[in-house]
Formats: sequence, structure tokens, C-alpha cells
Amino acid sequence: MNLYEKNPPCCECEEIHKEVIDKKREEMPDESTLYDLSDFFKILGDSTRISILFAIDGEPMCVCDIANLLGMTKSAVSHQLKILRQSYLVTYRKSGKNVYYTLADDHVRDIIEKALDHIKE
Amino acid sequence: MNLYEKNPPCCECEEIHKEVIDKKREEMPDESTLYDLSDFFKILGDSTRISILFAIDGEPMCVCDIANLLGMTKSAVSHQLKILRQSYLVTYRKSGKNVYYTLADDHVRDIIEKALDHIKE
DNA sequence: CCAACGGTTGAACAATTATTCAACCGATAA
DNA sequence: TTATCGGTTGAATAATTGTTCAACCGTTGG
Repeated sequence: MNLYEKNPPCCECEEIHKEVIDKKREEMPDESTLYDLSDFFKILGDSTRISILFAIDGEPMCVCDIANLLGMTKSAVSHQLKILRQSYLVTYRKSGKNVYYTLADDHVRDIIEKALDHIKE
Repeated sequence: MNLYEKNPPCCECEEIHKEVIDKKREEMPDESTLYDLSDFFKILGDSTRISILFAIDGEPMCVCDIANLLGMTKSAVSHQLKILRQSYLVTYRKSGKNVYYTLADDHVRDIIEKALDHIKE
């Protein structure tokens, strides 16, 4: 029997419980969903971005104020805001020389709230 | 007036809305909470770990089966399982030569479920 | 018009991190 | 006891990523 055909080169061990594997494979979300999910969590997985999200929750803040609040440079804040913008987690409104950022919707707040419950136990 | 005293060296801009900054500063969670939160999301921010969590949801799986299901080496899976263990997201049970992993509690499932709702819209 | 300021951006650098590789441990079966 | 197999681990490598730096854009006020 050809072992190579049974096991792809990436996996050096046998299938121990084939039925379990087959069942699980059906239940798994498709690959793109898994990537979207982890990408979403990756955005929240940075203390700077989490801090920004808390800061702009409720009343909008301009970049300069966020930078002052968090003790960071405008540049660093702006870079992170760009990532949050591209992920649709924040929205902004321009007013004169300032740009005011706030949370895009309540969805994210809920998830962060749930995670807060989790880490507090 | 001494600019340096007003603005720490890390921040090159003025405080535009001092009242807003002061108010926000009071409302912010303490720093350790922000780090714990981002650390938690960091764990979920990897497609391999998310895949593992989906795989071992419900019926427990041994490392070898997980590796086969995901097309990865035992080693890579084991490394990620260690991280998930240290974060108390998974538990395990030894049985002979095998180690069976499953979700530690329903909390994580809820958060992932909420995130799934978010990215699907 | 032009200088000043808030904000953005790209490149470079530094730090973090996921996977590979090889060696190892423990339990099982011969 | 010894060989085998599932699983773990540490070091090394490769890839990803956050911050800094410098330059730039658009708006405002002199």
C-alpha cells in the first residue's frame, strides 16, 4: 500500500479515527470563513487598537486627542486607524483640519464586552 | 511656556480638546485590562488556532486526527494546542498513547459565534 | 500668498510569532 | 527489554506586523 497517497507530505501520522475526521470535516466552516474570522480577531489582538476603540466609543475623538490620550505619535495612531477603517470597525467625519473618529456600530462593542466577561472570570 | 512639560516626548501635537481627553481618560479601562483583552483576541487571531477550536468543538479529538484534518504536522498542531492550553481555551484528557482535546467552556464558542455574525453582514 | 498645523502615507527598522526540524518522553505491543 | 507510535519541546528560520521617521497633502489664519 502506498503510504504517500494516504498521507499528504504535510502530515507525518496515520489517521487514527477516520470516521471522526470525516464527520468533523463536514462540520468545519469553509476555509475563507476561517480566514475572515481570524483576520477579524487579529485586528482586535493589538493593545493599541483596543485602546483606540475604547477611546472613540461614545463621543468621537480627533487623531490628535487620541494621540495625547494614549501617549503616542499622530503617525502611529493614524496607521492603526487606517487598519480599523479598512476593517469597517470605525467611521470618521472631517471638520476643518480635524478628523473625528468613532465606532462604526455596536456589534464590536458587544464582542469586546463578551471578551471582557471572559477574561474577568 | 515650556512645551516639553505640556507634551511628553512621545506625542508631537497639542491637546486640542482637553476636557474630552480628561473625560475619556477616566472612562478608559486600566492598562492591564487592555493588555489582557488584546492578548485574548491575539490567541483567536490565527487561522490555525481558530481551525483547531472548531475541530475540537463537540467531540474531542486527538492530536493526530487534528493534524490529519487540517493537513498539518503533529508538531505544529501541538505547538498551537500548547498556546490554547496556556490560555485556558482548551482542556485535554490522556488515554493510552493519545491525548484528546476539547473546548474548555462555552464562553469562547459564544464569542466566535458573535464574530461570525459580524463578518457575515 | 504662505506659514502653521492636523492628518496621512511609504519605507525602514525592530519585535513578535508560526512553522519546521530534530530530539526526546511515555505508553503500548511484540 | 526493545521497537514503535502519539505527542511534546526547544532552537532556528521565515514571515508578519507595529512603530518611527521623513515627506507630503489640505485647511486655516495672518
